[in-house]
Amino acid sequence: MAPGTAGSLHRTTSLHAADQAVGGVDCGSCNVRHRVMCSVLDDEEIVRLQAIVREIRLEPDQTLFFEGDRAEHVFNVRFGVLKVYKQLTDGRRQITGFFFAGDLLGFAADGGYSYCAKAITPATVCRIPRRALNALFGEFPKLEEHFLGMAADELVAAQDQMLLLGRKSAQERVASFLLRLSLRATRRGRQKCVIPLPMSRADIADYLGLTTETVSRMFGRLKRDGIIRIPTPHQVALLRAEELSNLASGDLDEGL
Amino acid sequence: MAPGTAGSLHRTTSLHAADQAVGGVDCGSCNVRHRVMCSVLDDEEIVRLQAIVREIRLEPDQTLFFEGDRAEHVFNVRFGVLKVYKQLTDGRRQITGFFFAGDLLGFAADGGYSYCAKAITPATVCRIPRRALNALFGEFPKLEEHFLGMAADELVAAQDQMLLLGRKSAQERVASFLLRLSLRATRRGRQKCVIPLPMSRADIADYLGLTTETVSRMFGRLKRDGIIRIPTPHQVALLRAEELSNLASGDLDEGL
DNA sequence: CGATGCCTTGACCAACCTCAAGTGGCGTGG
DNA sequence: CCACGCCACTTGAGGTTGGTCAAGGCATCG
Repeated sequence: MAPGTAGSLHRTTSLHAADQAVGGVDCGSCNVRHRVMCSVLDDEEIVRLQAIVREIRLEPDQTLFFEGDRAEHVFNVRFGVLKVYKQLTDGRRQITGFFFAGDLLGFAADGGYSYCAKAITPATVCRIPRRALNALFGEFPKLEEHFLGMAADELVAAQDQMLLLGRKSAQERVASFLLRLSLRATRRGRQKCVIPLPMSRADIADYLGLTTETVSRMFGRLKRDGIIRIPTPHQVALLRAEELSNLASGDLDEGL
Repeated sequence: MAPGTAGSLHRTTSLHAADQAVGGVDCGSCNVRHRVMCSVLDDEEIVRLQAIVREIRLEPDQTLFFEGDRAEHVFNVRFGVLKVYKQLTDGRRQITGFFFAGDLLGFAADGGYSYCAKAITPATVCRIPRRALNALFGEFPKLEEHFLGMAADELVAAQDQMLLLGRKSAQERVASFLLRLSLRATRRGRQKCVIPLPMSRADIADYLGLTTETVSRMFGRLKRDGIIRIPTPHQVALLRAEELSNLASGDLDEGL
């Protein structure tokens, strides 16, 4: 039996950040203004969006919403990192994604959120009511189109992750993980090959379907072989990305 | 290292069913008319859809499209069963989904299909050009809304599968698989508890991240314990669904 | 009637998990 | 300033699940 990191199963707290809007926002000056769904709207249109958006601040480990909550909002990450996970009744946990600044979060079928979302670092997110958003879809079709595209992207990522979880070895999983993170970091403007690892080893393990010990061992092996450097537990430098790419066993088309 | 069933890596044939339209269709009399996206359109509207749709027939093992193909169409399954999979360069394979009558197939980001789709049984699918479909979205907003909903549903399913692949034991995977199939079968009108297994053991293994031997052993164990009956290798009767549900370790909310 | 392909079963093995101990950074308090 | 505790991470020893390899049943097909 593959175990997840045990944890509290149900809501351990009534902290329910999704209901604690701090206040309105100024979308025009938003730091992720041009990297998110808002990018398809011009300055006049965005004030319409701004009217329905509220800002939420999260402390590390604070929950944004729980599995099963009525899905009344979607969220756009402005600062910080969140994790999204599902768990089994005995506490085994699977993180299905990490969400960084600019990412959209909270897509759900009508049955409510099918997963739990929690902050890893201090974070700020925009809260957008689904009802109001649906109304905006009618006015700005390109907004809905963009949503569809983002859903498709998430599906592609999910399929990659299924391949990783179903068929890759521990070393391949860790290598793939580091490469993906690096890719995201560079896409987001970072040129250096030192990539931040805001999440804990336990989170990485729960994302890769491994244990913290195995993750740590694989990191150790990569370090020993001179492929990465680990200045601090939350930073990794890719010394030989090519080598890492070989270890990752990329899938057929994308030359990860 | 977790192995996939080895297979031909790249296109072994130029058979490219997506380009071989058989002919037009009569959406009004379609067998899945009221179970698919078309269900949101009335009789007048559906002729607009009908105009852009072509029908494609597939033999077992025939490929509908390959990983990396330009994603110019989406497909609606009318008859039969398809599988969708990704693979690694060394042939390890992960099936990310089985598609039955009424299912929509071929959602993709703009970069082309991220997976390969192949028929398991003789199958018939509707081929819908994305460009023309996008144009229809403008006319029938509810159509696009429906698409968004289906994408969300697929995302939920993908997350369930990640939990299964990352954290469930072999027995739990097989039990969950049988329960899911049973759920789908009953949803689709079948009342009997004998569910058809159109796919091979190798396909099941590649879907569950296991080997054919392990799948076979788990089936054997469930049979030995009187939980299922296996009249033929491609049929399973759930004798004690309650018991099976216990073995499956459902996730927190959905009482699978 | 043999060949082929799929499924099943068994014996063995290794990758990864489990359990346990040890290290190091950081905050607190004396 | 140092002692202490805490927590995350690392490292090691040993066990279990599920993979590997191999053989055997059983149906279909020529």
